[in-house]
Amino acid sequence: MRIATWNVNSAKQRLPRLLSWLEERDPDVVCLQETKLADAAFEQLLGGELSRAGYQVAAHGEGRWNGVAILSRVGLTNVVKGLQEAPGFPHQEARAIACSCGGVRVHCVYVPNGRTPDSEHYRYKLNWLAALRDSLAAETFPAETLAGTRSPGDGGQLILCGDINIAPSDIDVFDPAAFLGQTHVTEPERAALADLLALGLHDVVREHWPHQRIFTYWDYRAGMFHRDLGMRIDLVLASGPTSQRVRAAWVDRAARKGSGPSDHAPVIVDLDTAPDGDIGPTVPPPSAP
DNA sequence: ATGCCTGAAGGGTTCAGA
Repeated sequence: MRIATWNVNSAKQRLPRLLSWLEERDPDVVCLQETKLADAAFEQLLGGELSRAGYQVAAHGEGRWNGVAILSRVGLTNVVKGLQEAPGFPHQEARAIACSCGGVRVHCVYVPNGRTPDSEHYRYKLNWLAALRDSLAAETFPAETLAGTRSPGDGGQLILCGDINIAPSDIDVFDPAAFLGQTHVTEPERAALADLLALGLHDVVREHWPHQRIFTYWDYRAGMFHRDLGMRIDLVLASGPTSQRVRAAWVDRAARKGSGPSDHAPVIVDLDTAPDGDIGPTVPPPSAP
């Protein structure tokens, strides 16, 4: 099963590139962020094309900013929009959606940016990350699971994808000195990410490429992509059982090239067949004649 | 320069992004 995450920076503007990319990379599940579309507009603008491409869609958006969605052609059930007890700025924003796809519980998130460390938005970011941790702990990582005595609904298969807006370590930014005192690299943000990982999640791209220079975002300005001056802030975090199935994990830099790209590149992860062989959607048994 | 591009809303400019 191939799962990908991509901050598209407007699904409307990116639609032609998204469709050709789906055809080229052939993912089974896609997590999208910054769709910038309300749900009705998402369905109207993308629904037909995505359906023709074989994807079911769950979208959680708003008109102007934010917005997340999950596309799947291996089943899409038990959709949950938003987070339990999520803080707002001041109102709750469309930054999280979850569903079950092909035997994996998939969480798609767009973490608040934080703007500057002394801002109210930064405190909002940290509070939102705490709510994400608590929501995951409550919904999919019950205590029995952490103790290893019981599996959650999807057999312990869980993946958290999205624009996390935190560079996990200094090797995830092009120049650590240039980021001193800025968001995305501060100790409290990295501690919040560590709290997420402490649930038992694995940063699968970094685990597969421990020392590589890997970025997922490059500013549009000043030729940053051309000079490969970026950051790795789009992550795929997998539970232990899911991380053991990872056979490939990479950033699709080609999707950042050419005309009219998003400023983020997709992250693509390939999962091998689950130990019990259950990799597809549940298919109802044939009805008796 | 200290927002250099890009997108959205809505109005001839502003805000947001990281």
